[in-house]
Amino acid sequence: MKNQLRKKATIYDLSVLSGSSPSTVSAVLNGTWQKRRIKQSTAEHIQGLAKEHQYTANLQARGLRSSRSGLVGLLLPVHDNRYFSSMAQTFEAYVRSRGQCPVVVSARRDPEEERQTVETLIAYSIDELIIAGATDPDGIHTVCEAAGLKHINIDLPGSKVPSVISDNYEGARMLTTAIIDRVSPDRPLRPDELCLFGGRNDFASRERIRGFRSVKQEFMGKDPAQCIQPTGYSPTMTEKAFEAFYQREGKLPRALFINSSINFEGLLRFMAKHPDEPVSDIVVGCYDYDPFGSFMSFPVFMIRQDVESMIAKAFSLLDEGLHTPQVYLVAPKLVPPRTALVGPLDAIKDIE
Amino acid sequence: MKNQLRKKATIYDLSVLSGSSPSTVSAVLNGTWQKRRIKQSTAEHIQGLAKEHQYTANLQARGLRSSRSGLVGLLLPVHDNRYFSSMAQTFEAYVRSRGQCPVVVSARRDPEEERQTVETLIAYSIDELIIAGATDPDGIHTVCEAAGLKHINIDLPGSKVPSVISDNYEGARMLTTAIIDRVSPDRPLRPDELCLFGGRNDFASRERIRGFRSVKQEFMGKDPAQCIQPTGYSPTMTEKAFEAFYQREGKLPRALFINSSINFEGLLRFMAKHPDEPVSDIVVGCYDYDPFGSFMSFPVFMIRQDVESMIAKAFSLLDEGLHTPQVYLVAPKLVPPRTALVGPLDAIKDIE
DNA sequence: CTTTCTTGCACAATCGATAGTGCAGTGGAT
DNA sequence: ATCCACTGCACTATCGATTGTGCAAGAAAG
Repeated sequence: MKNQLRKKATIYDLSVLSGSSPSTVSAVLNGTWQKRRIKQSTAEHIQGLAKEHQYTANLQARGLRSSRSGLVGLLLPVHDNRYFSSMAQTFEAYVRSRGQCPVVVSARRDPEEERQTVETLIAYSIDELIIAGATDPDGIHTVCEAAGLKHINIDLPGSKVPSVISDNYEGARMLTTAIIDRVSPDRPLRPDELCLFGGRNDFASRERIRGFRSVKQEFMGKDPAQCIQPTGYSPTMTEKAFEAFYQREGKLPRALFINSSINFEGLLRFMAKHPDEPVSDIVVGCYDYDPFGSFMSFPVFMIRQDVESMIAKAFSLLDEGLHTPQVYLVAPKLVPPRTALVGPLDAIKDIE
Repeated sequence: MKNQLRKKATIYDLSVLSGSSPSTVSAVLNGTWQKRRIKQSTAEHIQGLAKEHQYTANLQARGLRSSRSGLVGLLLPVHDNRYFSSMAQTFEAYVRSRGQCPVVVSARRDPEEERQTVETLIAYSIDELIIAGATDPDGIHTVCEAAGLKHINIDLPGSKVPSVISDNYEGARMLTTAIIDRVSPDRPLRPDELCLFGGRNDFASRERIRGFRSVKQEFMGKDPAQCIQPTGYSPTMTEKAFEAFYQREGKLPRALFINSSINFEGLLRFMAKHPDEPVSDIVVGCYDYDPFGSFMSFPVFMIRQDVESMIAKAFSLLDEGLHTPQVYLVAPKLVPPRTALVGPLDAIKDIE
């Protein structure tokens, strides 16, 4: 219990205490001592002192010298959504298991904010970056490349580096099929009674819309364009779209394909504003899985994207150092109504 | 378009280009140039060069020298939960607005992981730390204090530094009252029909249980101890508790106080395993708000903790530099069933 | 025409690590 | 006895910033 308070011990402190040079102390404490032919007894002595004085390396100094920080970044659109928060959770576990430090930040789908955020991360010399659901992946790429930062896209593809995304087309087909299957028994669904809400002009939305339309075409032979209502990824915009539809048609569509759980919140807002409007007979399919969303009073099919596989694939591509802008598809899973999946949340320690 | 690729420009590069010394360049670019009496024209010249060469400071170097990093940490139990993810979102916005960089990490309620995580953050010289929902706030305090790191507790109090928490007692009273009010109209609720599930022996749980019991006592005159089922914060444990209750009693309680939305997921799992078990007549109150959780097929009252105020208060306490371990209560709000609140999610940019 | 400020900047030390290089000492081979 | 290889470590430059201090030139004061 010497200098317990205030200042942290440095290799120079330990150098004085041990009678060795700072470089020896450094080598011992960062594991390169065998390569530097330090005697084992010297190493053990220094390690003992380090423990005693609670030495921990100053990672900024190390990072400055080695121009690597041990930080790995994940850029998200938002935290506050189960899809992205489960991604953060999975990412974090993965990065920690590699002995690095995860940094998760959100940039709210604003291209300028995305770029600035990445510049900040670069200024901290992060080692790698996973770019999830970015509005402008290629703009970010430019910034990363200028700094020599390894990066990869996930969720939404870019055209400059590899991208790992879920198979939105097939996912949308599964989801649309499930919706139709669920509805038909009683009175058959008319094409105009199955509508898609949400999404915008990004790759994922386009693919989902394509899958949706292809299934509609196959099953119903018709696929009216006005059944597609892009609203962006905003609950408010989505609510407005539902409201507009409702004002126009006097009711909601019997069957809904909702482009993401964020858009689903728009439906919630609509329902809150129209508490007397019966919704028990509608069928919803929502891209993205949310455990509570799965237990609405009406049937909700959801698509659970395989976040674990996507993260794992992303890291393996980063490790391989591939630069060809290929797109890797990961199959998502259809989740039937009233399903509570286990997730990263279960990693929580709770013995009790 | 000179050295656009690879190496980033440093103050030394700009020093050569501008003909000024590195220290002058540094002063100009970090804003202290007026204090150092640099001529405005010199400053402008250097700023121009900086822009032209896309200079951004190496924040590790700055941090090393000034032993401050510009990083502010938030330690969470988990990301994948709307309460904590909304906290992350709010925190992030707050930190960014102060020109610092947010670092959000989770430690899964494991005291050892909490401590190690904080040590890592300290090794990066983070400037401040907000400790949310930690299992061992005082253990973390020890680590922080030894490093001279400013920190504060949120959500769960510690005994060494100030804590900002929601008023769990009053929140639980509101919630319990709302549950009872909602049920009574038809056939009155018996004391053993209102049970509390979830939580463990932490401050928040104890306060919530205290509030729950006090209202039960007031309204019903009785408050059997077996109506309290602590399960920890784990969906699986909570599911097991519901299962056990169900096996014992043949049904779920008519009215449920659920200690957190994480525990609520345990109820979902129970329901998924018992799809034929009618749940339409139960009434649930859940501490924590989740928009989808609010729209179940049965009425769900929720408590929305005022994350914005808590974060704001936490930062103001950090800024004041208070060290007295006082506890500050923030009033939460009761959210009636089928309510879709706007939240940090709405900060998302989406003009469309 | 000195002395004294003030202006405007340069110098150099420093933060805490990493890594290339060099050098003394030991032991074996010739 | 000489040469050489090998062991074990110390020296030193370096990463890119910040900051206390010093100093020359010009302005103002005497």
